Amino acid sequence: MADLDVPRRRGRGRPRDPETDSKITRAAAELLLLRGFDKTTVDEVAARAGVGKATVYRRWPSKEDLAVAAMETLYSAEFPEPDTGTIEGDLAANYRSFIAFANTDTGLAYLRMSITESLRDERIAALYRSSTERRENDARASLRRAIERGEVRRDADVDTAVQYLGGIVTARVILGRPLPQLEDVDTLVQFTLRGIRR
Amino acid sequence: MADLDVPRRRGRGRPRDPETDSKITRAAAELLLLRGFDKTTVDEVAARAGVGKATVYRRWPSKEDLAVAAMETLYSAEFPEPDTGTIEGDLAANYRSFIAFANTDTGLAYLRMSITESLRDERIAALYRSSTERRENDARASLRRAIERGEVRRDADVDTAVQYLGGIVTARVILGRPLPQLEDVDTLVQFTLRGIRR
DNA sequence: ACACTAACGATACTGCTAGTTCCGGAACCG
DNA sequence: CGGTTCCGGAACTAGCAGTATCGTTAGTGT
Repeated sequence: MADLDVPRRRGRGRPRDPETDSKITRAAAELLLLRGFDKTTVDEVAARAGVGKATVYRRWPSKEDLAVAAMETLYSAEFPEPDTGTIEGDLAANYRSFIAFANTDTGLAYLRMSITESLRDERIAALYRSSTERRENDARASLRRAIERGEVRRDADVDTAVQYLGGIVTARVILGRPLPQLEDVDTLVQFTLRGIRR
Repeated sequence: MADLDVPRRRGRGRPRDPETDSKITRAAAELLLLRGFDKTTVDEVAARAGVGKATVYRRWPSKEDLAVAAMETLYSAEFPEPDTGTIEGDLAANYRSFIAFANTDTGLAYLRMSITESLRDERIAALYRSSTERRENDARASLRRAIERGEVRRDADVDTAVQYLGGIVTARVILGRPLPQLEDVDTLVQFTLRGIRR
């Protein structure tokens, strides 16, 4: 989203410091996760990044564009697609990486921030949706493989099963309840599977 | 929360218009549900209520106090505690009234607003928590009766079962996905029960 | 070398939004 | 009536997004 206005004639004048972009997005992300969009000011972001405000606005046309760019850098957390051979193993591996993420300071702040701002800004909502869908797609793929193997009933509602596991985390983040821990993963997965096993 | 500063000597001076309080909280609630806290201005609330801004601030010391008072008036939605004799019946009745609520314009807006602002304001979080807990307590009571009757395993994780059903709605509100409908209730309840039946 | 150009940090400035307070007048009590 | 509180509208104010300017700096191209 940055560099929309690439200069016509490259190579003339002082080049942009290649590290400045990431210094700014990192500072923005930290403040956004800490305080949310409305309570984060561009002045603060610039100060924390150690740059002038003009340097920020040379890269992104508005605070909102900056916020989206900053969230994009966080959003890239990778979840491996597991294929352990059993549906318990796959689902547990998938869920375990999510639970581990949600139990870090950054992960929890990311979820809180995304949930709050999703209802305010459509682009942030799209980012959150797509990070959620990526994770869910892996789980769905595992479930479909399990159906082929005969572990899971053919008429199982795959979408619902997947959303159960994610929904419980979402709901607890909002309510400020303690999140599921790694040692709870197997129990929750078993619980969910019981509904759709053959 | 209003009238913290009740005048020492009542009956002196011009009395407050008894309808003004509710006119203001109603206007505030409408705008809060429509736009959320940050995008709602006290000017708008006063204009919509047909009063001056000073009249608002005579009653609540800050915009945040007003918002809490406005949410309190909405929070009183009642859900009947069902006791149909079977666990399917109880859970379905409980969930059905929640799904019906979530599928109204006001209900959906209430959930969206509560979810967003819960992470911003602890008092609104407390309101949302207590409306959620009231509903969950009913479901938990049903499940405990079912355990006594022998319909449900004694070691069933009652809390988790209850949170599954609520969590799926929460997650879908945030992601902007279509909510479960009344005709989906039985399926979802059956799905959940399969995990904990004897 | 040297002129040219764009980026840089700092700072001041502008325009606007929105929370909060002030004011002159009106309503009500005793 | 006199004192008190309420009322709506207007004024005040702080904060902040976004822009402009300045002296400086790090490159490019000849």
